[in-house]
Amino acid sequence: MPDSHRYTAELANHIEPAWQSRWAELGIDRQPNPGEEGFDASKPRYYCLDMFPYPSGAGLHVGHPEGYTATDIICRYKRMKGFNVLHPMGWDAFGLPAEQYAIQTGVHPAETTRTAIDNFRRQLQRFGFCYDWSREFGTIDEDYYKWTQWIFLKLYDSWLDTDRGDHGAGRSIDELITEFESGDREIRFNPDAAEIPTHLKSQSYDDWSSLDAGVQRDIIDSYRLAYIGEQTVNWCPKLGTALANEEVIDGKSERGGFPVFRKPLRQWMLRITAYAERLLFDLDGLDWPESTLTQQREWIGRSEGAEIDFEIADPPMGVDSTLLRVFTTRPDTIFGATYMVVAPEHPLVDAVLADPRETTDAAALREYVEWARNRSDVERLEGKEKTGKPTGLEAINPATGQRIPIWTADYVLAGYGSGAIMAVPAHDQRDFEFAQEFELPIRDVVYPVQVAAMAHFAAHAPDDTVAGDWRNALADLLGLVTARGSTPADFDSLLAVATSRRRASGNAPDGKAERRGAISGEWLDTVRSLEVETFDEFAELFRDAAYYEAEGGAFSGTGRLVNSSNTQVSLNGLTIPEAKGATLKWLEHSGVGRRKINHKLRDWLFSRQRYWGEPFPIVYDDQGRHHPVAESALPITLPPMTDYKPEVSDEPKPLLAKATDWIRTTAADAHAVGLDPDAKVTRESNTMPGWAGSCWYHLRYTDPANNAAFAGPDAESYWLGEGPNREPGVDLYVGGAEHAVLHLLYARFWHKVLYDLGYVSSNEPYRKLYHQGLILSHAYQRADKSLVPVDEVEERGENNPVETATGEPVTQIIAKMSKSLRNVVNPDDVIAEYGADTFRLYEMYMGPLDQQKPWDTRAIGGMFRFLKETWRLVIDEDTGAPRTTDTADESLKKLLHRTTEKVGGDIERLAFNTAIAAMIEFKNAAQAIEKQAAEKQAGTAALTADQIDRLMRLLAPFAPHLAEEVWHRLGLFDARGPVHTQAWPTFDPAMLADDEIEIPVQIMGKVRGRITIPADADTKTMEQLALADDRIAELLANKTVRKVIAVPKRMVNIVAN
RNA sequence: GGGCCCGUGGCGGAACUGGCAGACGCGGCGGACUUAAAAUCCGCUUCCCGGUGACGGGAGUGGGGGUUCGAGCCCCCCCGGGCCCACCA
Repeated sequence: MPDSHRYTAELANHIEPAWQSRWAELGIDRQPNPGEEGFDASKPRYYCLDMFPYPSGAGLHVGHPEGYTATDIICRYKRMKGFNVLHPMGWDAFGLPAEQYAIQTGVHPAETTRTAIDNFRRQLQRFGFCYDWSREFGTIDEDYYKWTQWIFLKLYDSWLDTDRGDHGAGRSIDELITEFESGDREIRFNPDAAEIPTHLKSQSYDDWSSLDAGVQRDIIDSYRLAYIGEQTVNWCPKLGTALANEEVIDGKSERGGFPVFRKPLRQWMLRITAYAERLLFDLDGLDWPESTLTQQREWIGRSEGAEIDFEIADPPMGVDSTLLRVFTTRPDTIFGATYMVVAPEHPLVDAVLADPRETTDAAALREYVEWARNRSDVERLEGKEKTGKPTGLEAINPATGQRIPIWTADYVLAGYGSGAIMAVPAHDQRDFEFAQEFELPIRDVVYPVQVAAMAHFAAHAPDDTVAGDWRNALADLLGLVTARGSTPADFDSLLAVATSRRRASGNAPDGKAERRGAISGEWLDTVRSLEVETFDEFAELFRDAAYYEAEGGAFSGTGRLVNSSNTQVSLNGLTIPEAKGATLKWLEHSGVGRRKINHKLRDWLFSRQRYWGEPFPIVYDDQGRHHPVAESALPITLPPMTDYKPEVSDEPKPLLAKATDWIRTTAADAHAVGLDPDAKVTRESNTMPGWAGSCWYHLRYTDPANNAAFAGPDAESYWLGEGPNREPGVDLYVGGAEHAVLHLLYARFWHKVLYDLGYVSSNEPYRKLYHQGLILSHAYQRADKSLVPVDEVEERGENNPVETATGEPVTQIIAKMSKSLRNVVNPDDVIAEYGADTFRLYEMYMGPLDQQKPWDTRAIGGMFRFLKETWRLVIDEDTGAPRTTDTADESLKKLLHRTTEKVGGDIERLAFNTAIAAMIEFKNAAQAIEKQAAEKQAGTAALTADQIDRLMRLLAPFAPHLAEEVWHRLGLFDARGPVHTQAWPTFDPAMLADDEIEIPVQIMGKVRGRITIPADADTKTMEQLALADDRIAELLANKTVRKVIAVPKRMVNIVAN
């Protein structure tokens, strides 16, 4: 114990670890499960989850404790409010960085990861976070990844039955086979399987038992949620692995920023696209940040349209089909399709290269296709100029009957739709640019009617009025009407508004405005010729017209169809929505096309060619067919290896393939299902991606030691299910916004599959989500925008930072913390200097939790002072004894009730900064009272023992150690136990309001005086009091009071002139 | 190019539903203590004008307009910044 009883860093660093061990001894953070000793079923549940960290060798960053302190405060508060609180922590420990570190150092990643975990745990525990450490686990623990593998087997053994529920439901593969056998289900390949060629999907088979076993197997595999697909993936040679779409940012790997190339590969895929609609529509019920919901919606990228089959005029040999299938959201423009484009990866391109037409420049085509296929994504993103080559093939436009050329171009993506489009250059900007580049024909089929209307107006307008004036007038009008929030019922009233407005402002010397009003009859005729009925429609037309005039190019606005008729259908004169309907009807009737919903979301590439991940519970027989491993044989552990270096190569070589003894085994040894025990098998040598472990950790926390299941049903349903006083899903999930699509989408997918299969009791894993903002740092920038490390800058005078070496002035900016800028803050250093309580308080006080904010080393002192002064208020610094008074100050009494209400309310809405501000205000008020008292009698305390008791309970979630120490010194720890197990203080609503309040009196909206009124004064009383005020009466002396607005408890406003 | 979010003192921010703009903290200035500095304590601190002064007047939440008795908050246009997506037919 330090000699003095002052609150110093030394004292904080003494009491904090001491209380941490005491709490651990008492087990106050242990939350029992239902059925366990000490579980109280009468309490409501609160499951509060932090995104678990990836334990890097660098240790904790200041960003980690931000979210963790926030959840710690909420959990302590909820616990004091009488909840059963589940607040766990663990480690997301498989992944690339550990492996790359292993490559550099030669130390096994398990070893470095365990060291990093120990360091992370020590750092987190030093903050005093109230995690239930008895539930801790890492994704690398064998008894954890055993269940990750188990879930993979469930995905492997499941399919999505699209007939169940609104958007399908997962079921077991056995049930599918039963339905095929019994004839209850049409026997065919999965029509939604992206990896199955179109011609196979259109077939159907009569009798299951008579089918060849290989065909049966292929059909079944096409339904599995985990399947092997050969498709174009993101190949990163530097990392030696393929990556998921979500892991590629701007054409570079998310980890490391290395270039990524597209490459066809045979890999494990998860059929997340089957759940696209569920993942989209279920977002509606979630309490998530709007930006994250939007990102997920956009990533899923639903679009409604049609698929249309174009006949290939003279198909090359060896094509699967003589039809070229396209997806379009604009089937109404089919008469405008003047050419077609297929992706360079499209099978038709290979077919034509093998069997070129007379018109094909095969050499040029081959060269282009190879160039396009091997182009890295970065290169692709750089130049968006259109490139392409004709295939020499032609297709027949089913609407016009015309032969149109088929091109290949890389602006058409292989992975979306069918990798082929009908190009309508008149109404799609990309097609327009391509058509211009290669001089392809453009055929207008949608006529923008407003262009005609404007031309009409220009023709009929008075000589000195041009269409531009008309447009300006309308622009004003749009603003006016929209601002009013009302929409004129018809255009006569619209016009009336316009006319009166023009007249009212018609003081222009040349009388021009007057004339504008006078042409209103013309407007009306023009507007009527547009045949629109609502104001919104009108506004849209106007904006489209303005765009069309300004931009040129393809017209994608509102209009009516022209040039669109054949012997079977005529779209002429129809609006776009009408034309879409008519086209679809005709397409479906003639069998050339049908309605189709497409998603941007692709299936999830699940194989990584790396070492440090979960092995797949899969083996291959000598035919190369995959077989699952028995559940009883899990976990499949990683073989020991010493060399983790990937070969930098264009061909993927899984690292585990080097472990030949492990790879080559027998069915019996591997516990493969359904194979002869002596059969030679090869283990899957890929590993799962880092995301696998984080997809279900929220489930494992509910029952982490369970050996019989990933979680026991009672524990799982209590913590995640719906109940009398609980809603389904994790009650609060806090973590970084960088996971908006990746982890959060994957975890939702797994959770939904497990829900469908009856293993979990909530449809969604995380009901409420919150993102903490990034903690940034200050940095300096030279005039040329280059950055200067902070230690190479000095302040010369006020707000005048200069670069030490050159003396050149630099500007202070806000940037991410980085080693190169030498502005990284190490949490251990801050704790040594101020203690954990100050650190916690500072990070919570910086600003709103979800906002990014710069770290300001100087400002930490403010929070340290707050704690120090609070301490001094209640503890005698000479003796260390509590300082109390017997008589409570009236105003402080009230303020404490108000503070109690404010702090509780602010915690509920995660506004910790204002909660702390309220406590500082209370401290300031108490200090002022103490000073007053000291003038009469030295050494007088401000607070009663009861008030300190309450104050410490308020402070406990924020500064748990200081609160406990004061609590202890008051003798309350011995009498009632730790402050953290006490009830949250209550407040008396009667104490919140004053009897009398001071309110402002305004004249014409400006504050001119103040009056004191009874708090419950009605508007009449307030008005009388206001008018009776001397100063107000004086100011109103020569004025007539027109109106008085009095708002109870707020203000009085007098309208007078 | 598209979407989402945000612009408030020297700085971080507060103002929860349209009702006293700038709570609280940092920094700064002045003072006390000290040989001195640090630490600590006290006072002031949006800007401009007037007054020795308690005070009075004016402007003010990126800019312009609108709605309202009243706008940081609602509506329209513009400017600036951030994040995400990006040839998805």
